[in-house]
Amino acid sequence: MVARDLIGAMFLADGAGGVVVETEAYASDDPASHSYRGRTGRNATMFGPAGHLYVYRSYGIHWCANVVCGDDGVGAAVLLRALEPIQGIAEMQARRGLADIALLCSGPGRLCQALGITGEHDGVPLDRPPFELRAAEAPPETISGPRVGISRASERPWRYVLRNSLFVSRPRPLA
DNA sequence: GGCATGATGGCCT
DNA sequence: GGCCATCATGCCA
Repeated sequence: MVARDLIGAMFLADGAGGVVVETEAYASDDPASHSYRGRTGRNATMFGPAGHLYVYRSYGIHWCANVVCGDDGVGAAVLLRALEPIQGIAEMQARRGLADIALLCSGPGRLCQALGITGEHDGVPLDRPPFELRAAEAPPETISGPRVGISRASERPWRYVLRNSLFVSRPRPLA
């Protein structure tokens, strides 16, 4: 599953970013997925080719970034929930107005703010500038568990985190 | 055309 | 721990 493969990958936006430590999968037949009720204006990107970025606004305030992983017309994506800051940390701290590294990218909205990702990045490919996505060199130790932050079908164990990472969005996400 | 809701985060008590 | 900001989307009338 792509959600697990993304754990440990290096994700950079314009030179700022780090290692993916938390993801959550959303399938097309998933009641919690934006693609569940079919293709609409907002989620059109989810139905596009894999390897692109799907960005949407949450609660009118925050941005959330997904990696499209289904093929054309499928409507599947993986939400990037947290990164471990590695590169461009000063830039991310400035954008977040926050010094604490552990909180820089520990959540979907925070991650987008730190990397400067907004709705204008919706639909852009991740394999060329300003973005860079590099798979993990060695399979990291991951844990899966129930998803969080949603009101439907949250019991599907499609949330993945890097074991013992201090940079995930919840203190004790999983055992 | 109008209303309810959300894959969140920050600041309050 | 609880409440609130703030708006695009989606569904209903």
